[in-house]
Amino acid sequence: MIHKNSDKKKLLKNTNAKYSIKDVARESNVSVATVSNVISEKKYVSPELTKRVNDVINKMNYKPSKVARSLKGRKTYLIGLMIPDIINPYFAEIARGAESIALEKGYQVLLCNTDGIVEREEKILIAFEEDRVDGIINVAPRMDEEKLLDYDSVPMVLIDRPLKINNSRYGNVHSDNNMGGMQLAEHLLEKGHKRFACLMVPFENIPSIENRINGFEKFLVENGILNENIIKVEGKLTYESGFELMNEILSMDQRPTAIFACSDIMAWGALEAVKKEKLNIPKDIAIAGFDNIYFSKILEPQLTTVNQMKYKSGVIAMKMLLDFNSIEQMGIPIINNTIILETELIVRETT
Amino acid sequence: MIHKNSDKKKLLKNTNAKYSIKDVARESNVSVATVSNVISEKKYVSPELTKRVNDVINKMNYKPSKVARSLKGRKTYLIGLMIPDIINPYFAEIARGAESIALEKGYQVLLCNTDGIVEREEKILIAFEEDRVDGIINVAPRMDEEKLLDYDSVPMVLIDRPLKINNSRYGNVHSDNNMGGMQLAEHLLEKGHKRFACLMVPFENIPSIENRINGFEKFLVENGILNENIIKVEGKLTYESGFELMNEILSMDQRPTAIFACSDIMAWGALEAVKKEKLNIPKDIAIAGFDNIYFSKILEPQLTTVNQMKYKSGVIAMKMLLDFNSIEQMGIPIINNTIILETELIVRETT
DNA sequence: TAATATTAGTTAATCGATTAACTAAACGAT
DNA sequence: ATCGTTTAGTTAATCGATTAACTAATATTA
Repeated sequence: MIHKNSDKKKLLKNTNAKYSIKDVARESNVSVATVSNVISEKKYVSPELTKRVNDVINKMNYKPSKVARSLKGRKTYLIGLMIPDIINPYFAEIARGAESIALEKGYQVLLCNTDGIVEREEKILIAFEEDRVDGIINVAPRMDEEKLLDYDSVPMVLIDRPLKINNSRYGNVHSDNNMGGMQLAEHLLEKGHKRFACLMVPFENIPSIENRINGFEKFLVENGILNENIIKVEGKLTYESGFELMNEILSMDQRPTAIFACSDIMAWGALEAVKKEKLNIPKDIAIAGFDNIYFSKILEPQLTTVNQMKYKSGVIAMKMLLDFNSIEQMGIPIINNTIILETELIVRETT
Repeated sequence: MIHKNSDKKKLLKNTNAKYSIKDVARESNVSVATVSNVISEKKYVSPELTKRVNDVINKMNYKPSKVARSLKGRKTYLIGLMIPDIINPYFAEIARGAESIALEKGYQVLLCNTDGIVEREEKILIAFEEDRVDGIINVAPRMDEEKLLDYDSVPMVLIDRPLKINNSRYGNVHSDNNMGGMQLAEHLLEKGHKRFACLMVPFENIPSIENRINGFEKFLVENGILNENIIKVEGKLTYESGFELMNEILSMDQRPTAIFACSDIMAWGALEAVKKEKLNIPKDIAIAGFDNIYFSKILEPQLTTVNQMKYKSGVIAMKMLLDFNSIEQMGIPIINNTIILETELIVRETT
């Protein structure tokens, strides 16, 4: 079982030499400029030379260095994608939407997970600057708005971070969270509920969640629900936290009958807590989530939730960076570099 | 709603000029070598000059170009990660495991999704060569083994792709799929089942799945189950396919009572099909999956499955590339650059 | 004091492409 | 035959770092 050192070297070292354009030029008896022209096809090179050069390229298995190209061309064809956690399917869908456009346009994606840790976000943004990425897609950053606005040396599009002070320096893509909250409130009112609870998180730099809660609450209040009948409990955006917060609520005297968990994953934790108590869903307690992640239609009972266009927001963000004009052709209203995507109420079994 | 052209320019252009080491040198009246030495701290520079240079760096917001560094240093600190689909939580966990080590060692990850399309895999590997990535982690590639072995100019670690012809040129990390299949077979036999079905996919270049099915089948046969009582149906590794294949099975005359779906996601589709028929799980039909992805403990009824160490396999693969020796310290047996991770049977409610 | 060693910085080559500027040959017009 | 164009290629500068080789000033030693 002992690892042999020779194996290590074999594994970690390139087995094939990497050739440069000079090697190809020498081997085919032309100048480097000619090799470059053969590859780029920007200038005419006679068929004989073209063939000779291409043969050498194939024989040597020469691959032009993107590093050198980037240096000379001052363009890396790299987009930095900063995201809280790719395991969360909500973010994963955004990432794939973004990547699909990158692929189409010949760009590659540098992926960094932040876990919502501000110090890591700062390091990543600096690293992206050093990488000379051509653009950054910054998903739900948690750093202060003021600090965020400092990193303006690279084109950046924010997803899920509506700014307090609208600033068109960055692109902005997010759902109409306020509307989503209202849609849910309306639905639960129609179902006859009178007492509500929000499973939420501290708003600290998460305006997307702040807005959905505000929309929810405002709609209820405007429709005659007293504030004392809208309980709010704070935890984290996790399954476990949803479970705990729900237990807290279940132990209350005047128990609410309708629960708005501000993410699907939290909602599942809440569902689990309710099931443990052998209560009926939705008769005893109705639960709704937010996001409509892929698994919310699989879970039993299927979760009522508010859909966010996840994949599409990734697509739009990447298009803002790489192909701004095509966004107009999608027929999406865009003001001040900001795009607000519609939410949709998805009524299923839990309400 | 009309997008103004000026906005576009503002969004897509860097607002700040990017400075080079020459600019810093000029501005602080020293040579570029001195600036480089101040930054790298490899050579002594007097405190006065150090301060002068650092002040200029901060004032200019100078960030050294990693592109230029990579060119000169012939090292990019980039690892290419090729993965079928990051939305699949199974792969997402692998990716995070890999990224955690990359972060620790000062590397970044280039993410590419293949959707299991061979042509895309080939393009990505070529792109990675041009990128001059320092290593590649290749998760469950679908290209032919022979072709795969051609891309040997960059250190590569395969995850979930046990090779037919063992080749220590690449690192190899995968679960003991055969054992996982056997564990599940043993469990289902103990539960008294006599007729079985496998929801699977064509084995074409997916040896990880081939092995788990083989282990499952072999154990059953060795314990007296006739081959005619092990039905196999083929589809895709999706929820929808699991649903359809299960419907097929439900309509059979001599219906099997125990189902092995070769991934958790397929198993959920199967569960849904069984629920639709108002059959009892696990009394009428038992279902088991494979992978133990995060959501399999959330789904109701909770899925019996075989755990794979997803995060850890990402960690190990990245360590093989960046810090081979540390793997020994983890106490993991490694033969021929191959690491086989143990599986674990997770018995829950569906069996 | 003269010879030598050390220190603290600079100069210039280099990594591997792209491309403007140049050259030599072939061609055409007068 | 002479001059101007066009064509097809080459030469050399450049991108922005790193670093070996060098230099000038200072310190050490005999």
